[in-house]
Amino acid sequence: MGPGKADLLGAIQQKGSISAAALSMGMSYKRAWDLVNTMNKSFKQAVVATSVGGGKGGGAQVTDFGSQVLMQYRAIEAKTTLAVEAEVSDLLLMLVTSE
Amino acid sequence: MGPGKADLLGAIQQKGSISAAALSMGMSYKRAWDLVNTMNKSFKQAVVATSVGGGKGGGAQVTDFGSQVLMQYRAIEAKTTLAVEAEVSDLLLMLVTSE
DNA sequence: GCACGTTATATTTTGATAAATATAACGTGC
DNA sequence: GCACGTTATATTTATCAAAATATAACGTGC
Repeated sequence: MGPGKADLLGAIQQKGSISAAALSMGMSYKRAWDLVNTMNKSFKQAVVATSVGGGKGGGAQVTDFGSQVLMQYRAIEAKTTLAVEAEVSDLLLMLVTSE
Repeated sequence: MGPGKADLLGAIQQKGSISAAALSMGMSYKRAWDLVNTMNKSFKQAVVATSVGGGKGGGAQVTDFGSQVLMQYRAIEAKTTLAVEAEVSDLLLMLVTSE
């Protein structure tokens, strides 16, 4: 689980489909689907529920469990950023400025 | 900068040469040298100083600046681990147990 | 039953990264 | 001046990840 998968989950929440989420992120549908598939297999419960066919062709929703995963990830992200803000900026100052 | 480069810096501190450090980490000399080269170019000052030839054939030392970089990295690592210990373990519990 | 938009899957192509191999250059000690 | 162990660099090969392309399957609405 990294920023990419987390952002994808967020986009699926917004868009209601894997393909629309992928498009909005400039990512191929295949790649997005692979990431979703990996997550669904990696976690104990599915993080995204999909449906095929129907009036709108189908769609995808982030499950309640998936929302919990995403919130937990965001919480970790926020807490780490906050915890080492000063140290990271010190380290960045040691890098050449063009990066 | 990630765990790989940090560990390599530590190994160079211990061994006094890139080749010995690489060997001890099961890494090719070329790969280790490339990583060192990348770091030396990425940071404002060299993190590893090398010498060619001589009685022992040459060697490599982590500079004072490199030691500071490594310490800063380790400090960030330790602080983040500590800060989100509980949250991360909650997230890991959501993964399938085989991973 | 046909069209539509989506999920699902397979196959091929490309690109980037790592590994493997080879060789040059260096400087001290003998 | 030759041997040694190391740094430094180039070249080829292999491996893996990503992208691109194609196609099947699905279910509702018309």
